[in-house]
Amino acid sequence: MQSPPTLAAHDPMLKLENQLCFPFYAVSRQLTKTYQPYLQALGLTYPQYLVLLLLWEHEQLTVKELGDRLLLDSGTLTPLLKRMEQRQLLSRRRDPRDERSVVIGLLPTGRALEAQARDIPGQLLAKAGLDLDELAALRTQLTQLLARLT
Amino acid sequence: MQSPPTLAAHDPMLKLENQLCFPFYAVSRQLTKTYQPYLQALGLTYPQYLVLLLLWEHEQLTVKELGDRLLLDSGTLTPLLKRMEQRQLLSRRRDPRDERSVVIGLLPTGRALEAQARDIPGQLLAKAGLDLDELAALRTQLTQLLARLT
DNA sequence: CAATGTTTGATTGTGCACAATTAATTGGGG
DNA sequence: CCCCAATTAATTGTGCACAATCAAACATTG
Repeated sequence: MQSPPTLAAHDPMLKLENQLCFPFYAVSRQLTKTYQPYLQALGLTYPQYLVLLLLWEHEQLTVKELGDRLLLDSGTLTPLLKRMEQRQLLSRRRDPRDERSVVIGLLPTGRALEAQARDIPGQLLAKAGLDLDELAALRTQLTQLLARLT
Repeated sequence: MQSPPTLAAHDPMLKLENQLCFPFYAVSRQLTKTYQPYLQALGLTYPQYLVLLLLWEHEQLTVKELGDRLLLDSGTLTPLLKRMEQRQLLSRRRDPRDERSVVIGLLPTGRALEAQARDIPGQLLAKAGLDLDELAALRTQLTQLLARLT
């Protein structure tokens, strides 16, 4: 009687609203858009911001280490890092002890963005309407799911 | 004493592991990779699969309606739909009653993929290690977050 | 009906994202 | 020492993703 307005029987598992992945896909893109105005003020894209988060903490990392932490491969990172190198945010050089590795180092211009980025996380949490407890709980679930998928 | 191996004081809010967005970003990409072998068997990408999910349910939708439901704009959808049109999965034509609108219609080739896709959601849930209750709870949280962001 | 503003897709340009391939380098094992 | 498998980036090609712009069609108002 109160069936949906479809003409034929339709497998409910194949409805968009019942998909597992779509909410993650949509939330991820919406979150990136939410970051965008803050990052645009720093001239950064979201993946570039992630690279800087790691460099602010570690100062030097190889392309491989960045890829392992961000789950991105060199086909994504190499051109992204070259663009950031052109802006003097970071340096790229071969490791003399292993010429296969490329070491990415934070430059002063990149370090200077750290201060300007300091209040971005807080503003994002406010926009998302999450308090720190909810955030921690959600992050735990997502991290567990991520571990099961990788 | 047990401080991390950083040289200077570092704002913990700017550590990657404490970010809100990164787990969503990473999980979303990992989920897409998890779908990939199943979708590759149908010759589909993940966004193309989402379009078909909607068309399997609704048969006909305008580009605008697809964009509203998937939160994608025409710059993403137009070339994607043209590729699917070339494969005879769907048709694209102007609405005679409003020539601004483009109506996307499911073609038999696209309908035929529905049967082949039927067990994808179940296999994905198994791989993610989620049961239906966990899934429903997670989806509720994500949908609420999405509503707050849009 | 004419002027005006709105809606809708398409186009353009930039930047990810990743599979597949290539190339250089390294570290062993014989 | 030399061959050989493994490691690491870079390259290439395809396909999203989105901002900005444009153009066509429609709706509304006077």
